[in-house]
Amino acid sequence: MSLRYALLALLSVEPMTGYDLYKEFESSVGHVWHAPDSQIYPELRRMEKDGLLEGEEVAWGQRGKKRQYHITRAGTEAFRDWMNSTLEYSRERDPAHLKAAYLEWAKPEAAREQMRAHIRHHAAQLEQWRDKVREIEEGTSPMLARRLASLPTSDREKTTAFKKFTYQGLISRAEQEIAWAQQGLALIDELYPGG
Amino acid sequence: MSLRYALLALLSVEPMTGYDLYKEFESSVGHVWHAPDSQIYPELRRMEKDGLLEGEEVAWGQRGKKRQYHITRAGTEAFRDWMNSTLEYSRERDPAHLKAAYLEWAKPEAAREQMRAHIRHHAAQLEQWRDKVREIEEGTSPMLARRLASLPTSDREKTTAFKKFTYQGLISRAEQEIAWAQQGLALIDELYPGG
DNA sequence: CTCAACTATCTATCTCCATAGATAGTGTTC
DNA sequence: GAACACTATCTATGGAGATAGATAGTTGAG
Repeated sequence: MSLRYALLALLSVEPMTGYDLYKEFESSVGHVWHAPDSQIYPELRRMEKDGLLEGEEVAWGQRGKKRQYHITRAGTEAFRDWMNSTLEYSRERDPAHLKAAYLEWAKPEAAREQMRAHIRHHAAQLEQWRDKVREIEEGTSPMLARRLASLPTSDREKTTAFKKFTYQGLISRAEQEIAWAQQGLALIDELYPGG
Repeated sequence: MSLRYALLALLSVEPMTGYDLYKEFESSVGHVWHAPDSQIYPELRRMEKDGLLEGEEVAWGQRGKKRQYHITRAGTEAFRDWMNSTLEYSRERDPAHLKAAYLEWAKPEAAREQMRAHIRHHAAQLEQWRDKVREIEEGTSPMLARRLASLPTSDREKTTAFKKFTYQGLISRAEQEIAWAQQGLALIDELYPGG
């Protein structure tokens, strides 16, 4: 159900087409939330049916057209309600740690490769998030600039502060995961002294 | 697909019924992997069909019976193959951080409550994982004891070391999440001085 | 002009998972 | 011996998400 709110969050800044939203999920926002277009388009139609959005045909070139959605008052309310409700935390399902718990089954080199993959994955995320923080600090994010422009001055501080806070949390998490996997590599070396 | 390997991991220690496995997922193992019984029973049947397990009717009381599964050679191989392959990391989907990024939409008290819920959730996990580490150190986990008993002495060190390593990673993560949410609470206080 | 890359949207299928509820036997307790 | 909690297994339904592929128009590069 969070996809719906991720979409509302983006549409609260400005009207967008399904493709615009898909692009956002592929790039910047995609590092907090991801969705394929095949999930986005039907969800937008459902949201329109539910009165959260309104779609409008827009000309695109000579013969082309696209459907641009803007958030309705009901959509804004639904998003605000979601923001004011407390999130349910769901059960754990963590393949990386599941595997780590049984690493004695793997060949040492496979175990090391698993740890390196963990590091690579989180290092890539880390880089993305550090970029995001830099963008926020330097004001070079067009999306954030547009959002800020639509807000009264008094609210801009909060908006940037919460964004920075979010990405800093993700940075800490990535750093922690990398440190853990590095300990893993050290442990493997220790347990398999021969190689 | 990880459910299958979580089941193989447990069944590599000793034969179990679907209900035994369900109980494991509800308690200890459930903090790394969770699955409802309605997912476990069909998966066990599929695994038997695929030759990874063999099921056997076992008497239970006078008229009752249950189906106990034991892992086959092919099942052991499949698990070992999985352990020797490198995990694919899937895209992010993180409702807590999605919400955090838009916390300016929430009332201050709702924002605080969200952070407190985050702390509660991870504090509960933290406690579980600290218990697990304690169990490993003191050798009071029956499941681990049985696993160790089935292993040559030379392998026991690795098994306990990787388990401890796994849980310590989860502990660090939980601590990090709690620290982050506490920073969130401080930030909210700072941004909303009135209360 | 043409080709490739991109924009734009849609459908189909499959797995995974959550939720709910049905059924039936066991073991303990009052 | 009735009630209750627990063991044991199963089915149904629906949402979420991954993957793949179809269709069609646009734009820019060579």
